[in-house]
Amino acid sequence: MSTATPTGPSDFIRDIVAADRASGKHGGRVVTRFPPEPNGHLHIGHAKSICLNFGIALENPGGICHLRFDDTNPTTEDPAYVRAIQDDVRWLGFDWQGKLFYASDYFERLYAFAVTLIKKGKAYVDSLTADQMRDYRGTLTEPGKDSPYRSRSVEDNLDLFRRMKAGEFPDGAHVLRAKIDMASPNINLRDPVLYRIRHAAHYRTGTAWSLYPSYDFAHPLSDAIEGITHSICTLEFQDHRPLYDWVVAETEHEHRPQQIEFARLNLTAAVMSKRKLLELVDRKLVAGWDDPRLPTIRGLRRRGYTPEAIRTFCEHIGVAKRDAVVEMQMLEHFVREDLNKRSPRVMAVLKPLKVVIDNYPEGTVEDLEAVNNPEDASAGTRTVPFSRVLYIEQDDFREDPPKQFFRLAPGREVRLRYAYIVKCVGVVKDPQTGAVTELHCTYDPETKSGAAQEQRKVKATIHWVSARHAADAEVRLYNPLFLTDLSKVPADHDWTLYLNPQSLERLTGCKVEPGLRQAAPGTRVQFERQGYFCVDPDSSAGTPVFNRTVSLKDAWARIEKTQQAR
RNA sequence: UGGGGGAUCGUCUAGCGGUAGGACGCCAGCCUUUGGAGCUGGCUACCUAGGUUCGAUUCCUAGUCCCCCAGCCA
Repeated sequence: MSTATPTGPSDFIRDIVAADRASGKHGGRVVTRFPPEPNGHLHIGHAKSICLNFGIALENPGGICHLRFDDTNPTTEDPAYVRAIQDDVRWLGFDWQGKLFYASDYFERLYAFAVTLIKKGKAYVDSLTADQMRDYRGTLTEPGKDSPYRSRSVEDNLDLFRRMKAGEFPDGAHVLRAKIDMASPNINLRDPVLYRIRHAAHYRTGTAWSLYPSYDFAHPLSDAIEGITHSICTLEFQDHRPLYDWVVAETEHEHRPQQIEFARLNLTAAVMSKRKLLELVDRKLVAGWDDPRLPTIRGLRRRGYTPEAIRTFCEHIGVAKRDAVVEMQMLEHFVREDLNKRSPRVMAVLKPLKVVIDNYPEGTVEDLEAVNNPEDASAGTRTVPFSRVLYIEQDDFREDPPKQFFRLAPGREVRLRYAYIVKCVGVVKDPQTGAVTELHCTYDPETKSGAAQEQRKVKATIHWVSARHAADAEVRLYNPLFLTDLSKVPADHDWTLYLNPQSLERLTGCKVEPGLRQAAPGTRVQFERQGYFCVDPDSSAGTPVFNRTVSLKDAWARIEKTQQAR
């Protein structure tokens, strides 16, 4: 008897956690944290971190992951982001089990730790201007030099720091610095700023404080206070680790969290920079943070992505330390995989072409049985009305069909899904433009779908909608937001110039099965042969709006492409 | 030219001294009342040069290339 050993995700961080648990480090506890700053919305890159931190907590008995808002910069943060972030984390399927924290809750204790450092002679008030401080810091290759204020007495430092807190000085007049080593080859150790004066109202603490701790001070201490065992962050903080450890050690915390860094997620054809995302939204270059073209959690959600698909994706991209750019196809693959299993199929015509079945009796309507999901028998069946006048997809007809085009053409036959085999017997064109405006077909009554005697094979089956019964709909197709990989755009170029004017294609006058007329926002369906779609909140009574989450794989498109390449 | 990281199929990622595995992608075929899904087969990789070793992607040495750091952002 072989019991299947459930092999969850594995990576170097989980290896470290497992080893620590085995050795009894941290008393065998596993406490992680996801520490967003509430100055923007979460995106797919954060999802990677969320899946990692909450995932590790879930995988280890007694493990827990805290949600902590790293809110130490009052000028950029907003409570609306706090709410949205919680909502997004929950939507992704994770639970912080009541362990919701704010760095701002620790301001009082952080201040006390700073005083301790001053008393130990490990921190001092500096009164250099920002420019001067930069000069004193040295360069990458040259050591910095001590600030003239570095040798202030403990008493003076204590007094000045107290008065900074009391709001006696304007912004920028003084800062509190760690006294480490101005000649350190690691620039982060050249007396980093611990506190800066900011006469700004904080969204949670109001005007109680006129000085705020920096990340380098607040973060390690927040971790230590909360008993975090594994503080997982991205690569750019590697250089800060010695400082992180210094802060925890010098404030004499018995508990020492361990910082571990991994490579952040990069995705082809996706803007992941918080700054750029904000700018796109602020300048109204997109519809908002939940614009379906954005890789934000809210954008993906509105687009129709499922949390399961995002989590599966995060599991499959792995966790490592090398810089990497994951192809968007990978994300798309996992949504398709998930949606294929769960989406009800439905017929929808995006670009309608009228078809009259000449030999079908006028006024007759047949209710045909259609399978809701061939991947899931329990999804059952539904009924779709068939009548003499239909709409089919313009792309499913070619007057002059190229090689390997199996769909409708003059004299050719196709099956109408769940209905009959029809033959194209006439083409009506606009006398002015020559465009095909209507098709005439005949149907073979012997070929009704599912009929026992029905054996005939045709090369293609196409979808359709009965003209009389169809509901009108708007369909939004999405293409890459940018024409080029933004990482290749020079910093001095206006990156917004590379926006793809075709990133959103709005199709109106689309025809969908009548059953979709009142579909609720958030409803996900597969439009047969086309893709997965999700009902948008913009839908109005009677006319739903659909977002294309992702197209189905299109073998014909590929054939056509290689044909054209020849 | 300082410090910190990193280099394995086209793209992610495993491998921890016994000669490279998985996923995405791509190609071919089967199947199919979605040119979907599914199934089968195939494709391509250890940055370079030395060394240690019976044997190196794994260890050593020397290079090369890439990323991050000079915010009172995080």
